[in-house]
Amino acid sequence: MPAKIQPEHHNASSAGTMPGNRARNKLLREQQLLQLAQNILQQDGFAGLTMDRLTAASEVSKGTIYNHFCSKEDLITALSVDSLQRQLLLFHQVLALPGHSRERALALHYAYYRFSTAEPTLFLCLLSATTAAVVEKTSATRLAQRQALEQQLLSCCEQVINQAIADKALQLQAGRGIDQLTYLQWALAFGANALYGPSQQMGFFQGLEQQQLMLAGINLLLDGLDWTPLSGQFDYQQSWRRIAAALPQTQAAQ
Amino acid sequence: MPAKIQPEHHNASSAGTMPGNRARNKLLREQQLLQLAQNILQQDGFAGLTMDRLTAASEVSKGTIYNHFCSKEDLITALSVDSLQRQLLLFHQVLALPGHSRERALALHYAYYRFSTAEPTLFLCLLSATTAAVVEKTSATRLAQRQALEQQLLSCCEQVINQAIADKALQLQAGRGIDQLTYLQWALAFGANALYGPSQQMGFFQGLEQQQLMLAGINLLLDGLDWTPLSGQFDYQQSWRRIAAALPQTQAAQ
DNA sequence: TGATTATTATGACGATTCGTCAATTTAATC
DNA sequence: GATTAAATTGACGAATCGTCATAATAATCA
Repeated sequence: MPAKIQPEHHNASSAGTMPGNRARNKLLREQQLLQLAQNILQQDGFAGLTMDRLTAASEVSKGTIYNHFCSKEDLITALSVDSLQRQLLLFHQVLALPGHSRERALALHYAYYRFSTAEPTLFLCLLSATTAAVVEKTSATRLAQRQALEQQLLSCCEQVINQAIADKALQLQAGRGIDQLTYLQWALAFGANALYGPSQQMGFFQGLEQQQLMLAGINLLLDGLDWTPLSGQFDYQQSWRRIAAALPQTQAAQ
Repeated sequence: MPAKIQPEHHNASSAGTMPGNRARNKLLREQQLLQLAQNILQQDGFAGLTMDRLTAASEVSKGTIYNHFCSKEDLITALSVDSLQRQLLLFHQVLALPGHSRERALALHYAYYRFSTAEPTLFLCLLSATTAAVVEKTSATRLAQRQALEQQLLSCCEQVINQAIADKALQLQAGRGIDQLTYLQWALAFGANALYGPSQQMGFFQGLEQQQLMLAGINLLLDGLDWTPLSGQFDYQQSWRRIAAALPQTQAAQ
């Protein structure tokens, strides 16, 4: 198959001298459409999300919707981009909190956890958006958007690790890079959230109190890295609660 | 929605006194159909897997196929059951190898890793099969099959932990149960494999050598649990290689 | 302002795929 | 060999995706 390129559906940025009115409206409507799509998704799940249904819910026609999203998959990716933006916002919020480097790492874990539980639907969206079937039918610009956001999220993580090294709270062993540390932590966070989280994935771990467990896992990992202060010397439960309290509370995702 | 129950499509086990010929044939054909479905999946991805296509590839008609799988989603779940069986087989194989308890835990991690890389398509299947959209349209018997297999996999993990406790290689801290240890390890393994693994999920961690990294992560976690011998006192790279060599080699995924 | 051109919106339509079911073939039983 | 039970078939209806000729709207120019 000769890798059919998805049409671009000229977004705001392109043709230079638009009087600006059109472009603004277009962006606005795109936001509205995404919001409608999310409502449908939360109400009736993935199976319920239909282009015709979205058309009915909106005030425009199907053709117009296809002017914004070149396929249903492109819409999914657009939702995932939206999710990543929220996630990044959370990251920035918790990074603005005071605390030493390891507390900030913990804060990122908390933000990730918070997002996955507060917005289980969007978390699922992020997963599906990485599927080959979806990627293949997504426009190049949107894929680029997602990649850029992923990069920014990673930057947040690396920034914390760099701070830890600068503060001498953490020492990199030979052959172990910042990217590896990021990877391991991300894997643990992702796995823990995905396994427990939305739509009772992997139904077998249900009775456990996830927050305590995640904190324990993070502590094991970071203690293993000798990231000071170690969990024996510091009350990270307290930190966790403080971070939780500092974030604008959501209505406890069910 | 009043939770529509999926029809059962009387499998082998049901009505007692069948002359056995029919039932055997039915099971056989089911295996063949699953194999065909896997071929299609590996060749053309999820988008390519169509009931009509499967019909064409097989030598029976669509109606007959729907006699085996009450929906496309039921087929997906059937594939995931198949995957879990293979995974369980791998677990049993590595558990038959010699070694102390921590090496056996490592062996399970290796088996999981091996499966996810050798059969990326099936690994994906396992993921999608946990999706609400799929579960809702899957027959009850097949769901039960999957649950039973999951339970068996968990048993393997718990068995290793129990052995470790019996051998005094590991001591459970207060308030930390075997299920929690299993959960943490599973989360790390799942996350690491899903992030890196099939269909370049989460494309941002590409350049790393996954095996070294996984081993490092596992060691951090198990060292944190004080599971002896600690990674400083034992060459787990050696163990990893030995386990890898002991498994019947697959033709390096892709 | 009125005429011309470029852009955007519309929804009927073709194509694809899922799942069903009345009719038929095949196997089991008497 | 006749009768009954079970399994198979493939044409069909329904749902959904994505397209495109036509219509409406906005921008530009005389």
